[in-house]
Parts: sequence; C-alpha cells; structure tokens
Amino acid sequence: MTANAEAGKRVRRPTGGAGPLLEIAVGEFITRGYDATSMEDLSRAAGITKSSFYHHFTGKEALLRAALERALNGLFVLLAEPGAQEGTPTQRLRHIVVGQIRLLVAELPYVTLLLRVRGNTETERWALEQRRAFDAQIAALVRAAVDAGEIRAGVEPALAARLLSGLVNSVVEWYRPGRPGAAELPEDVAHAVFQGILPAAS
Amino acid sequence: MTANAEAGKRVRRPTGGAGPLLEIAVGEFITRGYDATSMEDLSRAAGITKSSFYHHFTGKEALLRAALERALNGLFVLLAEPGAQEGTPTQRLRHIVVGQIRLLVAELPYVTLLLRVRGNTETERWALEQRRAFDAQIAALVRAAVDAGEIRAGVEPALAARLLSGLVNSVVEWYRPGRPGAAELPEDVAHAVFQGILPAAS
DNA sequence: GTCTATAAATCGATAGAC
DNA sequence: GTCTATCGATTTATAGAC
Repeated sequence: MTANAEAGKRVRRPTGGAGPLLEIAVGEFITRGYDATSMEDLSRAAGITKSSFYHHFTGKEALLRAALERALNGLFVLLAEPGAQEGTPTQRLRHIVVGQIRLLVAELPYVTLLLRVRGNTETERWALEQRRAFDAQIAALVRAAVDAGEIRAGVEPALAARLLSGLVNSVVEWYRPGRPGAAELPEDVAHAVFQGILPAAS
Repeated sequence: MTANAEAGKRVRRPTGGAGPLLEIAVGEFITRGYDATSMEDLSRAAGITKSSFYHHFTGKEALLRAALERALNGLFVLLAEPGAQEGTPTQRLRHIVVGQIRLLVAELPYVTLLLRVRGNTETERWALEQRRAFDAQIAALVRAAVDAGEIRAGVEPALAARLLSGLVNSVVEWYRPGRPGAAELPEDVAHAVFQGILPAAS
C-alpha cells in the first residue's frame, strides 16, 4: 500500500527531520484537532518557521495523509497475520482484538487521529473508506462466530460488531503512555469483550 | 419535534427563532466538525446571511455552549432520577446505561457534539469538566457494585468503568434516526454490558 | 430581522535571499 | 534548510441602511 517501496528508491523513513516533524504535527493535531491546528501552530511547536515546514511537507493535508497511512497500515498488517487468518472465528476475533489494543498502545497518536477523521477532505474520505473496509471484516467474523454456534446470540451480530469496535476504539480516549498495567491491557480488554464488562456474580 | 408544525403557521424553510437556528447549526457542526464549520456555512444552511445569524447568537461559541448545555443537562437529569439513586449499585448502573442510550437516541446531535469536544475554548473546557464529573459517578458505582460482590471482578473496576463509558458513547458513531430496532437498543446495549458482547456459547 | 459592505485578523501557501 | 516578506482567500465579527 505504501507507495514508497517502488523502483530503486530507497525505502527510508521520511528524510532528514520529516519523521520528527510528523510526530510533532500529529501531537498537535490530537490536542487541538486537525482543523483547529494551523501551520503556524505546527512550526512553532517544531521550533522552525512555516516556510521551513513547507520544505519537508507539501502542505497540511500531506501531514495528515502520512499519519493516517501509518495507522491504517498497522490495522491491515494485523488482519494479515496468521493468527487472524487461522483457527475458529472466535479465536481469530480474539487475536484481532488483542492486536488492535497492542497497535493502539504502540501507535497511539496515529490511531487516535484516524479515529477522529470526519471526511472534509479527499484524504479524510479515503481514510474513512479504509476504516469501513476493516470494520466490515470484523463484522463478517462476528457473524461467522455466531453461525458456528461459538458464541451466544445475546444481541444481533451486527450490533455486537458495532459495540465491539466501539469498545476497542474507545481506549484511545483515556489510555496514556507509561500507564501501569499497559502490558495486561490487551488481554483485559479481550476478557471484557468475551466475558462481559460487568458480568453478574451469578 | 420540529417547532415548525405549529398553529396555522406555514412551514417555511428560513429562520424564525433561535431554536431552529441552533438545530441547523448543530447539524453542520456534526457533519463537518465544529472548527471546520464557518459562520458562512451556518448562515447558508439556514438560508439567511451571516449578519442575520449574529442577530440571534452572539457568535459561534455561543451556539456551541447552548448545544452542550442541552446534552449535559440530559445526563445530569438522568443521574437524578429515582432509578439512578435507589436499589443496588448494579440496578442503578443498569438504569443509567439504559437511560444514556435513550438520551443518546433522543438527543443524538447534541450528545454527539458533546462527545467530540476537544478543549480549545473556555466553553469546551467547561464541557469536558462536566463530562469528567459524570464519568466519575459512573466509576464510583462500578466500584460499589464490585465491592458489594454483585459482579465478578474480571477486570479492574476502573478499567471496567472506562470500557463501559466507551461502549455506551460509541453508539453515536453509527446510530442514525429511524433505524429499525431503536426501541430495543437501550436494553440490547445493557445486555451486552452485563452478559458480554460476544459471550462464549459455554 | 434582514440585508450590503467591510473591518481586522488569520489562514494555507509561495517567492526568493542567504 | 532556514529565513523574511507577502499574496490571496477566508475567518469572525461589526456598522449601519432599510
């Protein structure tokens, strides 16, 4: 997907300082919102002028695109992993849930940005389309798990898939790096999904 | 709902009072994002000029404040209901979850806007503070339910409370008015919370 | 209550020197 | 690669006629 691995071109992280600049920009986008963040804000945060920033990126939208590509790439790499392709539907679902939380923790700013996209520009609409494609695969797996009789049909499969995605994605709203218990978070979330968030003590 | 179908008044597109204008503005804020929506966009959607819009609201932020107040009022009214104050912690939690989904369906645009607030202006920071106060009450109830031995401690109570709020709030991301099954949605979501989203078939 | 006209500031982006 | 300077468009908001 990333059009970098072409021809004889070296596959490298964006050259001399573009990498750090992207990281700074994404941080600003997260705290203030993409639309509310100006190129002036970005260059001030980076310690250079607006003009210098334009030397590394063609514009504001190019920054957004680079960030969204990084997050989406992580999601589709996860779907392609053996653990997401083999086993029962339920086993595959659990692997994906755990992987999503791991990705979210590892790439928090990029995933957060992806989940806040509204669809104002062409880049944003493209990202929304990619997200829908990912969600559709999750929904198909949920249906397969129900059809196979692996999980109880407490609610409609389509609704269960929506709630599953909502719960997993909501982690970006409160998780912060360095938080204690980060290592157990993926398994804890999977536990909540399959055993219930607030299961009755019976 | 639309205050247009009153008396013998003709149903006409353009303005009228501040009520319809607020509804139009919130709709625009939702689809494009608050920061990406200009007063020009709002007046065009309302069928009047920018100046006329300023006659009804002192500015863009006043519109946001009115909308957020409406959503927050619904949340705190819910917390004050008898069903949220009486009974076991688990019963109270279930009442609140069901009430939150009902509120969300009834006041979708206003609640959606509230959940997207970032904290750029004084009004937004005030709204975030109110949301935190609400979430704290939910977290306290979850702890109380665990302490009373009513629910199994599969995950840490603080984490369970976060996931609970995340799952409930995520409904604004996909629910749309007129959707079939809207009447059962509150109970379905509560079921997913207490019985599990994808419970193993045993 | 609505309009035209415009102020004052900020926006994304570019030109060109060093 | 960084800078100063600036363009043209857009932004929030106001003045004042009708």
